[in-house]
Amino acid sequence: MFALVDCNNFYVSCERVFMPSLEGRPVVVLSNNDGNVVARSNEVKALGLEFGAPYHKCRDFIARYGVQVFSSNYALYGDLSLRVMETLARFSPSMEIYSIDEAFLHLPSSRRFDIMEWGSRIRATVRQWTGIPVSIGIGPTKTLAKLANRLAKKRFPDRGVFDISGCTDMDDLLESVFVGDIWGIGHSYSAMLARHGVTNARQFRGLPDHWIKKRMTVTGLRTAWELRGRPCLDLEEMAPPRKGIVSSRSFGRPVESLGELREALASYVGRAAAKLRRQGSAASFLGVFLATNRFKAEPQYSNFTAVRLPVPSSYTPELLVPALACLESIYRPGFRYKKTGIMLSEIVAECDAVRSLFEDQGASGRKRRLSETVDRINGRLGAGRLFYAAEGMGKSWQMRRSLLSPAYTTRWSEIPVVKAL
DNA sequence: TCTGGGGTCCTAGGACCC
DNA sequence: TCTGGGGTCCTAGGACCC
Repeated sequence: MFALVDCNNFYVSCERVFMPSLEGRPVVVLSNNDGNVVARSNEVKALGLEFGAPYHKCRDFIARYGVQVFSSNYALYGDLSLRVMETLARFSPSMEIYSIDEAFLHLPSSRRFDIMEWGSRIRATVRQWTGIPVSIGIGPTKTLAKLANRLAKKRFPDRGVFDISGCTDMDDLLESVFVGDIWGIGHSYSAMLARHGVTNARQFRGLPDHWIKKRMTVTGLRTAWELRGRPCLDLEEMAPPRKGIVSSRSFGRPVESLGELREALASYVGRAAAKLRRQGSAASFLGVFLATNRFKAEPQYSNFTAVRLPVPSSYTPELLVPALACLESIYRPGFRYKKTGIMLSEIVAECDAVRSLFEDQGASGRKRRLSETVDRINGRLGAGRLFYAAEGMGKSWQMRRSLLSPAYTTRWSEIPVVKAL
């Protein structure tokens, strides 16, 4: 049996933890650069505002309904996510952290305990310890647990727990579920299925295997089997190391000069290299891209170039030099750039990385110690405390975050103060 | 003034090998 | 009228997820 625990409107709930006056009021959180609406409270969903709506296109709507708006505050969301996951870990020996706001828990199939009661206890504990409301779906496969979670949110919002394995009228239940709401069936497949008259989960589940495999590959077939109660997806307790790492950001304003692009790229390289080191890997291949704003009616240019590194590396300066060379080779003056970024690939475990025959043993030890020291200091004092001079001091190109809430839990100066009256 | 930032997996088809 | 039978590797593109 699997349980999927999903935080309700996670980013909105995080904002509400330290601002209870937002409870019951319409709230949205924007993507990086205050671009699009990426989280909506139930009140906003009820008003009909779409996920992904560009902020500058829904300002009227927001003003009309008095919606509270926040920039993304990943310091806060990341920390609260950690607290939720630590709490969940107490309820099951095996757990998979699936995303910032979701986790699968494994529960033994021996039904010596009351599943619903177990779910309710998890829900109450997470709420009390972290302030975050969650919903819980339970089922014999991950896909069914996902579905149960949806139903818990939509149909039993007060109880917040739904066990699909206890359902006696599965056919009726699945018939009431839109096929595109099944985990693993996105826009294209649900449109394709609709063309063949398949619009609900019951119809999809009944399709012949060969028909599904031919049109939706083995991934689609696995989804159907999981829906029928045959587990095809295991709990992945250990997150496998990333096979590719991308770091990029849109600029807060158009950037034209190579100097500013170099600074921005240098800071993304620093972040990507730190991610690489955190998972104990080194990259063999490095790519850089550069692009203007495709939404604007002005001269457009975008390009990408990549190089193979002489030896796999996670040492920031060894990535910085080729990255900046790549940037210079694709940079064309006279454009208003919106975004640049770095992609690291062909990632290997550091211990497996092929070394250079001519490597200076002393130097490589110093590089490693320097990286460890920088990472440790930034881990304690906050990301970006120590950085390479190539990143520049001004960073006037940084993304807009005009509606940012405080880092309530991760910055001393912003920790809320409780005053006795 | 103004539209995010990450990831994964699968398949078809071409190039090439014996 | 007729044109073998296996393989591997790589890439581009398409699908999905949060």
